[in-house]
Amino acid sequence: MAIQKSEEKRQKILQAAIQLFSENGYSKATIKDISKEAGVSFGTVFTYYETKDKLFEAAVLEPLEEMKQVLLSHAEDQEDIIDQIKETIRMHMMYFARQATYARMVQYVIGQRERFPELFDELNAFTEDLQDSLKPLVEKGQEAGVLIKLDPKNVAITYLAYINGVRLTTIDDIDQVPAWNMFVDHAFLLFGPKQ
Amino acid sequence: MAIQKSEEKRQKILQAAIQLFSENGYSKATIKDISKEAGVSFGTVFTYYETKDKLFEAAVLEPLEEMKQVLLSHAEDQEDIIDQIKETIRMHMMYFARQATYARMVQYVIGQRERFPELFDELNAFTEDLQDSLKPLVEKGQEAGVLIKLDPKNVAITYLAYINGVRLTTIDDIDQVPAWNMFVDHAFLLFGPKQ
Amino acid sequence: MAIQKSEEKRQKILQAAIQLFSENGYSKATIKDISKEAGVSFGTVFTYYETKDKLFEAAVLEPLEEMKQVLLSHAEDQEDIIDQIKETIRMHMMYFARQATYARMVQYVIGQRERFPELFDELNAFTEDLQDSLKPLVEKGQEAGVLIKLDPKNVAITYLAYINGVRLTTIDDIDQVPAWNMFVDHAFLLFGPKQ
Amino acid sequence: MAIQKSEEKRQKILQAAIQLFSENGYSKATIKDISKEAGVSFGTVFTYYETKDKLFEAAVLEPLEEMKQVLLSHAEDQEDIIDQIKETIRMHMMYFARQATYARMVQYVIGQRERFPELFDELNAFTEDLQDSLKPLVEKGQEAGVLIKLDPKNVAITYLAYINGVRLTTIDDIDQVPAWNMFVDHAFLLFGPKQ
DNA sequence: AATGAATGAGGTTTCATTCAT
DNA sequence: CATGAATGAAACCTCATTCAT
Repeated sequence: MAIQKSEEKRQKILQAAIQLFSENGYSKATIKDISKEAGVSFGTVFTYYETKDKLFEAAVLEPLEEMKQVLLSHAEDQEDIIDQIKETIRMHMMYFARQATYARMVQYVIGQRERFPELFDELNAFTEDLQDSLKPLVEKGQEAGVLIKLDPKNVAITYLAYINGVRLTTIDDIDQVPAWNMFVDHAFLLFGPKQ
Repeated sequence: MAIQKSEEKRQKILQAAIQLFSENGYSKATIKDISKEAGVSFGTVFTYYETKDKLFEAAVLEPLEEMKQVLLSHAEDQEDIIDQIKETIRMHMMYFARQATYARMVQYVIGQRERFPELFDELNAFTEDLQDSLKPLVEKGQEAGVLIKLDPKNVAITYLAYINGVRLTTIDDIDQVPAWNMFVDHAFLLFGPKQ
Repeated sequence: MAIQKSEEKRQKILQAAIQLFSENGYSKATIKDISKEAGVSFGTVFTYYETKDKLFEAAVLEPLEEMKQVLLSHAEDQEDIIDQIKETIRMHMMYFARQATYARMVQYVIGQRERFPELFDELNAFTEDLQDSLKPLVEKGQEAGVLIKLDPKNVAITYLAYINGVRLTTIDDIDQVPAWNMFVDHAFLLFGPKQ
Repeated sequence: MAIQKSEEKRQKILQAAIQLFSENGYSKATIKDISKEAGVSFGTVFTYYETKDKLFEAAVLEPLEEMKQVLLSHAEDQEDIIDQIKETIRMHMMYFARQATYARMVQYVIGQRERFPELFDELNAFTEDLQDSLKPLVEKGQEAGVLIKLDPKNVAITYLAYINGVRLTTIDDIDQVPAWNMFVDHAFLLFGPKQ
């Protein structure tokens, strides 16, 4: 089983790493545990990732691209701006529900910004992109008169905080759709709907 | 006097522990670092806390009492229910701003619930108390006709998630009062004010 | 057995290190072996020497001072210059015989100069001092007409090479005095005695 | 043809091994480094040498045959015994200058005789052959009355030590012929020329 | 024959804990 | 009480060796 590093094996290791890093933190998650979880031998981890540090970095940054694609896009096929915002929120929420483990990794890094400054900066840069991407939605809603006047930037900031808080405080259960619906509805309040 | 002196030293160690545990996590924060930060010798830490585990536990649980007192109380001297809710939010926010370091400890434990199950349970029990404590405020507002009808439990849950999210995603700067005001105003949206 | 690092223990570790480094080389000599040889626990080695590198450095440099004192001094209480040179050679030889183990460390470093450049430079600087220290002896002998005319620097260089070669190629046996006498007599030939 | 090709590759690996073993010692010289230096792949080294041990052994023993041929022969075409001895010394010296890297391997093994006992014995046996081969030259010189009376065995021993010492302490520069001439002239002193 | 991915033994180093002073 | 030297378990990482391709 030589000749060529397998992308499949690399992925298994990465997923095991995300799992254990997010559950136990950087130090408690040992390479040995990760290798066992990934179903490979101890040394094989080092065939794919030079050091534990590099593996952690990859566990934070590699899934970030997909996260960006999901979170920076908004629902387009809605006529009503309110529906569009709600649908966008729903997409975000669903991503967090499905990628619960990765979301915890992100929060772990955000929570220890002094320890992982480069990674934190990378994640932080993304939150600013996210704020920018939400701004036009908010403005459109305000222009349409269905949202009260609030600074769009502040709406974005608090909405983002809310999503993170939900992820942090909620016990994972992707199948509890009603709960997710509730979180979507309440998130919408942060956009300042007139009622 | 001897006891007084000792209690002072115990507090220094505890504060240093909270500081370093929250910045670096459990494993990266070494007893040696904590002792240095506390200005005591290495062995002295063990005079006050039997093991590292016990010290961590203390760092999580000892400040919890004060947190409970602040967060479970609501402003009483307001006639208007809206003012009362807003003032309560403000009190919560201020506590989080001032006890930023401890708040991060709490989030660290919540983020790694598999690793610290007993501590997590303790913190989680508190969140349910908090939900219960908020409920009457929400109901009062809804009865007064100034809040739209929402399940008071859900309001509490999402409000709590919001507070945690703010704490997690916001760079510490206790003196930036305007920012805190903004967070208070937006938090109020989650209560469903009619507008 | 705390309170204060013991100089005695430090010496035991250092001697064990010199022993094993010189017999097995840097990599094969493990800290575990060294600690066993020194009669201390594994971790104790690190109480006295931060890293294996530092221990190796100490094993090379700490005994160097004594070596300098012996090798840079020459016999003073001889009237005859020939006797003085011979006595000096004898002193050198005896030092090498007694400090056989350390001498092998020195040769190990000299033999791997690319690997230990700083240590090599330190040792090399010493050989130049040694050349300088021998020069007056040679000149005195030549002026007295008992030595043939040779460049004193070359005499020193070749003499030093000879001593190292003897150390390298000879099986240790400090008690075989006759052998050492022979090596002294032949070393004297390198000074170019008239006969 | 296939065999020819293979032998060439085998030689490249062996030369790379001698180079790296002599610069870095056994443990620090990794198979990977050697393979890179030899311009072959990692696994190919094992095609030609079963284990690292065997490769090291080969690096010590294979060039020994050539060394024997050069060092055990003496210049024959000289009428004068003094010229014959000097020419022999010169031949030895030139071999050491040219095969500097291999000479360091030999010294590495000699310096760690406890670690490589079989190899050491092999090299040591050779030094005894060398002593035997020098004996008649010395005797001839003594009989001719141009060398003082010294035990020929001791002359051989010290001469050999000298050569090794020169090799050990001298920075390589094969082109500095004057230096080599100097070393040859001084080596001759060890044979006890009358002057 | 040549390659390099897979493996795990063994190395250095860190660090919580013990305990003599 | 306070201290820090002593200890060894357990972490990360390297690297010789095996073997499928």
